[in-house]
Amino acid sequence: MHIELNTAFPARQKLIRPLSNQPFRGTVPGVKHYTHPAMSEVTLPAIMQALADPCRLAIVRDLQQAGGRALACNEVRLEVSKATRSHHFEVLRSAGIIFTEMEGTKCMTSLRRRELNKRFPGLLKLVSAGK
Amino acid sequence: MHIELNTAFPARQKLIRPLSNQPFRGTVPGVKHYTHPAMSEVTLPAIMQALADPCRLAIVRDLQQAGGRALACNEVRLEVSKATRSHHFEVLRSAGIIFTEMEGTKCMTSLRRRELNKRFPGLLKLVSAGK
DNA sequence: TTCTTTGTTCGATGCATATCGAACTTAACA
DNA sequence: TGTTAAGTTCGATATGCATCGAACAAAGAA
Repeated sequence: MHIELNTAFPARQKLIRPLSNQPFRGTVPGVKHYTHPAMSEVTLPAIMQALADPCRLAIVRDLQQAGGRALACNEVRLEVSKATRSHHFEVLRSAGIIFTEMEGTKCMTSLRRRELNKRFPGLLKLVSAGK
Repeated sequence: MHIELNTAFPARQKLIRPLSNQPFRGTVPGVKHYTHPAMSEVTLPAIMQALADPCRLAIVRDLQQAGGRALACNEVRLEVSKATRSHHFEVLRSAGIIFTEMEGTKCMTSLRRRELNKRFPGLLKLVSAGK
């Protein structure tokens, strides 16, 4: 018996796709404006994958507890290095879960709560309730 | 400045942990009884990770559409090899999402719907609705 | 102006995991 | 008694990704 392989089936997508090819080094706060996907482009598998990590789940929960107030990356209690922390925020951002904006040297991030509730009703509730 | 590294923080867990060390080769249908985690041990990150794959999401959706009826692995429309298919079912099983039982040479699987709805309310709805 | 704070990016490392073909086993069927 | 159907396991391969230290950049404070 012969099995036809994956053609029509949706392929796994890379979690983080580079948004620009500019050979940047270091931050450009105040200059760099973060890129956020349109919520219509956000897929459930990408959301799931972004939330499959305990660190990132913790970030989202902290943001939920902040109740709409934007937090600096720093304010989130996370016991990993700066680089790793930055990575996790980037993942959440490119998955469409958080919104980030520079303010001075800080980057303030908040949940895209309203949009998420519209596109994936029950998702945020699941996150906050899930033990 | 010095950063304290990950001690108290919940570590990433391996997705599939071997359930036995027996050097088996091949299936033992009718003899092998699949091992399923207690729902109380199931964690949200593990669930999320299991559902982060398009194949597995498709499996869960097919099971949802079957409306409680158990399906043979074969009956799920999946364009991957037997081995890969088996792998994905194992991931879903060890994540606590599906229940599998041998019947002759077939393994019949169903969603652990009631338990899931109790422990993670809204999860299955999210899966079926999410585009 | 110099130092500190904040966060990104790079390159490296090591582990996780998606995928396959092949070998295998049992149950059911011819 | 073969033969087929169904599904698992192994070993290999390639890729994904979490993690870190170091180098970097800009804004703000000293």
